[in-house]
Amino acid sequence: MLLVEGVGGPIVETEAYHQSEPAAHSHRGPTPRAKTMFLPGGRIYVYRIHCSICMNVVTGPADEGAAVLLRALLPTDGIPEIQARRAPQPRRAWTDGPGKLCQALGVTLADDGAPVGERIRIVSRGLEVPDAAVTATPRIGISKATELPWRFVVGEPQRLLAGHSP
DNA sequence: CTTTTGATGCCCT
DNA sequence: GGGCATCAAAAGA
Repeated sequence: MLLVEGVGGPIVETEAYHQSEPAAHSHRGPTPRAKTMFLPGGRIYVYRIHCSICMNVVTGPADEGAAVLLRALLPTDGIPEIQARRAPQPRRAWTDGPGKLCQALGVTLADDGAPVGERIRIVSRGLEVPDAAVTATPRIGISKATELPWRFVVGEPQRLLAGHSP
């Protein structure tokens, strides 16, 4: 699960990006915007798109230009903070998109390049997601390399939480 | 419920 | 000046 100052929950939707394919910001090399993607894995890459913010986790060795976009999670921790930041949207729309997720967790451009493990943490709380529960589909919102099935969605995530206590 | 459309900030050409 | 790894409100079914 993803936690920012204790606010967040289990990640249920991601997309992978890599320098070798044209949909990635790193495809054109370490530009000012995408330079964070070329750091060693374990850093956060944050960028602005339209009027929103999106966050990635950089993966692989330095200069690989690979990252995983965090698109959605289940809001389980820090509900009051999330509600305050996402009001007046309905609960199901609090963290079901990459921009919404960042707003709900209080992620800003100041977090670009930050290491995972400090303000932003990714931890296991004993909830294992079986491979069979994850579906791979084409990525959405892009116009290039749409044939790659690099979007990963946890199906029926509420079922996975049943019987699991925080 | 689904589809459409306008707002919006900034990197990149 | 174009083009988005988007969002939310409005309109249609």
